[in-house]
Amino acid sequence: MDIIRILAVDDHEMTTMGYKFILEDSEFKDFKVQMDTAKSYGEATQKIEEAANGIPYDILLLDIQLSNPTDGPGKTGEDIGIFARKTSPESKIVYMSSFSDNYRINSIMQSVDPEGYMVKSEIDQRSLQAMVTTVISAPPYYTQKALMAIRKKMAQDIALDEIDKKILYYLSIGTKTKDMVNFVSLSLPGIENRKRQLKSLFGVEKQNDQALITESRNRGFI
Amino acid sequence: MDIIRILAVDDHEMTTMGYKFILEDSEFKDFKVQMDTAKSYGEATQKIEEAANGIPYDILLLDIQLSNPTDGPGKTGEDIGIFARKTSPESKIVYMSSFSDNYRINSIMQSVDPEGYMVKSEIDQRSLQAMVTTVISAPPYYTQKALMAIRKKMAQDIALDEIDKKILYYLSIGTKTKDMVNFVSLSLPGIENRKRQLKSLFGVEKQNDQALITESRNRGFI
DNA sequence: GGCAAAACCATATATATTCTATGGTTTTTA
DNA sequence: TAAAAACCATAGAATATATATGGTTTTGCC
Repeated sequence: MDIIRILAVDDHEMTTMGYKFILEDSEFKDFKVQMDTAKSYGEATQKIEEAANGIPYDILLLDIQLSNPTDGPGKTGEDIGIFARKTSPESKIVYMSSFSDNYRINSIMQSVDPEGYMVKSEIDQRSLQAMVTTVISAPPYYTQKALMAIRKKMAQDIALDEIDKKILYYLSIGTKTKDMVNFVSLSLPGIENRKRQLKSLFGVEKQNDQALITESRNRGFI
Repeated sequence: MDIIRILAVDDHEMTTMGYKFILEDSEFKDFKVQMDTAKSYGEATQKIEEAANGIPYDILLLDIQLSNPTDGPGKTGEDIGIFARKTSPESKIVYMSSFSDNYRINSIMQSVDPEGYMVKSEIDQRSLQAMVTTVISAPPYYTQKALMAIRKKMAQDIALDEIDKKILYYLSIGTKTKDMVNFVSLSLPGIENRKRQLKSLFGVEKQNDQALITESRNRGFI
C-alpha cells in the first residue's frame, strides 16, 4: 500500500487538523494518506525544502491568507506555491482558499498554476477525498466556484494589459483618478483616455466609474 | 417529479441513442429525463426554435462535427450553439466532442461559453449522469481533458491577436510563409516579422518553424 | 555537389496608435 | 455655490508596426 504524503498549510490549526483527520481516516483504493501540517510561511517552506531533499511531498494544500506576522509582510500562500514550484517541482499544489473572487483566482492560476483549487465553503469530506484521488491520478481538480471564475475568464477574449488592470484595481478600491498618476506610469489624460477606452470596450460609454467597476467585476477582471 | 427536457444532436444516431437510453433510464433525485434527438444543423435549429416558442429545452447536448452536407458548408455544432444562445437563452449547452485540442476548446469557450464540455472518450454512464445534475444545479461541468486545456490557457497571460493566431494556424497545417499573404492581411515581411516576434515571445529564437509550432501547441494556442 | 525555392534578415520610409501637454467644460461634493 | 474632481478635445511628440526593397542563409531536390 503506497503512502501519499501531504503537507497542509493554514494559520488556523483547526483547519489543518480537520484535513488530517478526514484524509488519514479515509479509505483509498491504492494508497493511504499521511499528513503533515504547518502554520506559517517559514515553517511550510522549511518542511517543503527538507522533504524535497529526500522524498518530496506528493501534495501541498495551501491556504492563501496567512496572517502570521513573524514572516514579515507579503508572505502569502501564493509565495509558498511559487517557492514550492522551484524547490519541489514534483509536488502537486492545491489551494484551499476563502477567496472565490475572479481576480484572486486568475492571479493564482497564472503565478502558480496549481493542480487544484478549492473554495473553502465548498470543502467537505467527499470533495476532499475526490480532490486527493483526482490530483494524484488526473489533475486538475477545481470546485464549482473556482470553475465559475475560470469559465468567466475563458469566455472572453478581451486582454487587458498591466496598465488597464492597474487602473481598474485602483478604481475599485476607491482611488481618485487624479491620484492614480502616483501608481500608474501614465499622465492624467493618459489615464482618463484609458478609462474612456475601457468603458467603450465594456459597453458602458458615457456612464460613471461605478458602472465600469461593476462591469469589470462581472467580466472577471476584478 | 419534474421533467428535464434534453435535445441531443449528433450525426451518428447510435450516439444520441446511447445518451437517450442511459439518461432516460437513470434515477435522478428530483427529476426524470426526456430526450429528443436531431441529426443535422437544420433539424436541430428547427427543434430548438419550436421548443423555445413554448417550453425551451433544459439542456442541449451538441456534437461539434456534423458531417451533414444537406445544410451546406460550415454549419457545425458551434453554429448550433451560437444559434441556441440567441433563440433559447434559457437552455444550458453542453458540448460532447471528440475534439480535445486546445484550439477547439478555447474557440468554443469564447464563441458559445457552454455550461459543459465533455470529451467523448471520457463519457460513460456515471459522467453523463453527473453532467446532467451538475449542469442543472451548479454549472459548469467539464471532463478532465477539457479541464486540462482550460488550465493551460489560464496559466498564461500571453494574448495573441487574430493575425498571430492565424499565422500559427496556417503554419501548423503546413502552409508556406510566402503563401500566407493570401490568407493573412499582411505583407510577406510583415508576416515574417510576426513570426520572429512570436518565436521571441515563446523563447524559441533562432529556431525553425517546427520549434514554434511545438511550443504553440504546448502553450495551448493550436 | 549544385541549383532553385523558400525562409530569413536588415533598413528606409510610411502609417497608425497612443502618449503628453494644455486648456476648456461638465459633474460632484462639501 | 464655490472648489475639486472628472471629463473632453486637440496639437504635437513618441512608439510601434506596417510596407517596399534587396540581400543572405537555409532547405529540398535532382
